[in-house]
Amino acid sequence: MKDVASAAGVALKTVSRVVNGEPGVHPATADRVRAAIDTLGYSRNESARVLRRGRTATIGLVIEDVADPFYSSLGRAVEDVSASHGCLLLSGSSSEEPARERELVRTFCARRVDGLIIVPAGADHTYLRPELDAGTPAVFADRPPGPGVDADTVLSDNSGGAALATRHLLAHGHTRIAFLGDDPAIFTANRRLHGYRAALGDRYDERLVAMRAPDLDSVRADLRRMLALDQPPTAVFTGNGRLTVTVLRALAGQPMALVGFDDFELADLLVPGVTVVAQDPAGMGRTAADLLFRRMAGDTGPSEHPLLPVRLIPRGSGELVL
Amino acid sequence: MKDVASAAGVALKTVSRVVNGEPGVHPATADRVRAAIDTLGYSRNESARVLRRGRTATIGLVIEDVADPFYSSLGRAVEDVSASHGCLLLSGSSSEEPARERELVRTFCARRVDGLIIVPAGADHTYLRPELDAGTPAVFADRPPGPGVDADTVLSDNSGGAALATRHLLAHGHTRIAFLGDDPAIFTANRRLHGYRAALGDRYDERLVAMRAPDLDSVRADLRRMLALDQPPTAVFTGNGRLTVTVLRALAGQPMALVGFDDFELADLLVPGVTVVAQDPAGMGRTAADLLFRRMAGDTGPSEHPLLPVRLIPRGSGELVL
DNA sequence: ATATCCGTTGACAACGTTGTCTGCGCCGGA
DNA sequence: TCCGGCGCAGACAACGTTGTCAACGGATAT
Repeated sequence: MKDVASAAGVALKTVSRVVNGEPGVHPATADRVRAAIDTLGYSRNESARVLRRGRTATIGLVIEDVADPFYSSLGRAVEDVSASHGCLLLSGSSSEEPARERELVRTFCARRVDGLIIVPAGADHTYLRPELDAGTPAVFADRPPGPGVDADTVLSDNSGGAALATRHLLAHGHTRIAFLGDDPAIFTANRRLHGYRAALGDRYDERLVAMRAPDLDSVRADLRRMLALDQPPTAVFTGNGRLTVTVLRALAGQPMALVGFDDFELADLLVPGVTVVAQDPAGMGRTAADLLFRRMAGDTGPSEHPLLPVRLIPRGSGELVL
Repeated sequence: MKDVASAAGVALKTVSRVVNGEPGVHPATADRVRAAIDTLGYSRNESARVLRRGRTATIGLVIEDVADPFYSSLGRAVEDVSASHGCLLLSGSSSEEPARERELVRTFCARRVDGLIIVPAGADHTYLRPELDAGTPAVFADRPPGPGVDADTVLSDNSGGAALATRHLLAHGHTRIAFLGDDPAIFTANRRLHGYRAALGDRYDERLVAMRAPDLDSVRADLRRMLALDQPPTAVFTGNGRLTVTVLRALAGQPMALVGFDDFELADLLVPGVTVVAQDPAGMGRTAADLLFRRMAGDTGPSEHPLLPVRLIPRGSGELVL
């Protein structure tokens, strides 16, 4: 910038004015400055600008895995909203590890992001208190923050969706409906179990429930165990997209009524098509980002907790009667 | 930091030393400083640090779409390598628009990223020249930079993979093999066409080739047109994962030998399983990131152009004989 | 006793911007 | 003529760090 200024024969401040499109610069002078900028290949040093102005025009996104289709759709929506506000996105994968989540958030905060969108892996977010108090807004998505932290939270209707799936299977004559969910420590897995259980009422049988991280071998073992019961399940409800796919592999073509939580690419091309309860990951990302930018613009109203609807997409697998 | 210093009764520099774990501070003093840091909730301002030191510990990643499975796997691999070097990742989607790609790169450079990994959308990268000259290393992935720019480039063996797929179909008795590829302006689409054509030799028939952005209606129309020929195709080779899925939908169960470029989730669960030429997106991301970090560490050797192997995964659809 | 060295600490400038304030020349109105 | 105002431009400080260099007291060597 100093070089540009001396090349154009003006003061630093004038270059700054031109670069920022501020008024009060004679057009001829501005042209001279722009010419100097072009020849020198100058580009503003954003770090210095941030230091001086205090805003980074960057938001931080912590998700479970940027390569997971659900979270990457969410991330893309956040990116689009962010771009429309002229902000960049720092993103990181927590890999479902609380320590990594915390580390990412800490790093983002040290870089003074203007806001955070977090899909929490851990259950304790009191470490965020200083940042929140310092005025960095945070929005939680997919899962709520741990106790003691009051922040905007965007959730899907997990419990309602699970009940919907379960009732769908009940309506097709199934009464022995297994539930294969993720680790119950995960909020969404827990809520979905809750919805499943509520829909089943006294038909609930804990022997038909298995909750653990999706893993082909253990899912296979769980299914085998359930199928060996006196009254084996005739239908399965899977608690997330990864589990749905794992169960499909474990079944290896063996016919079984199935409804999965989460839609996935190609669910319609399988035979039979896989009936799912679809969330809207892009909608979740958009909602969270819109909320965050409202907060960043100064909205200090009470924290909001929108609940996103889910919808059942019947494709055949849930309508099987065996 | 000033507050911490006065709270601990030391000078700024001493706080800095403690924060950075520099030697030459009396343990007792360090403890006093750390106590002050805790009570005040101080965290280092990374922008100021960057300004002073000149390194941001951030790399920029420009891909086509963070929500695309291929690119998000690549992104995840880049993130992992990056994290192991203590770097954060700024990422953005170009949406296949050269202007957006350029805008993202420009913004990343203004923020003084330490390095760039780019999946180019445009064909002209001379705009990068100033940054490259200024010492910001860039690695291109999946597609090479435009002419006049010499940079490290990590590519898959597109041509070889396409030939592999085509020969696989030839080996199963097909001679009328259609190719549905993406817009020929895209490097990979072009190379794959090249491999297909080379493998076919004089059996090449341009009426069996259609290259355009994947879109269900136009793919359907292309297929219909080809199937109406005197000698219709008995097999299809699709030029990327998106096209494979689109063709599967367009075929709507109609039997057709098929090999697709790019592996995809559930390819093995479809009936018949979809034979593919698989790239290794994570390997591509890792390779590109490793190369970038070597450059960032000062390696100034001639630019490298590793070619990643692809492999054919037979699953049934390519072995159909009709 | 003097010189030297080491461990510890601090003063200061610099990184590249931008906000504030001041200065200059010119015009129009009193 | 004088003054206020306006359009344009520049000087300067500040943002929060870190690298450089100097200073201090005490111990050791000469």
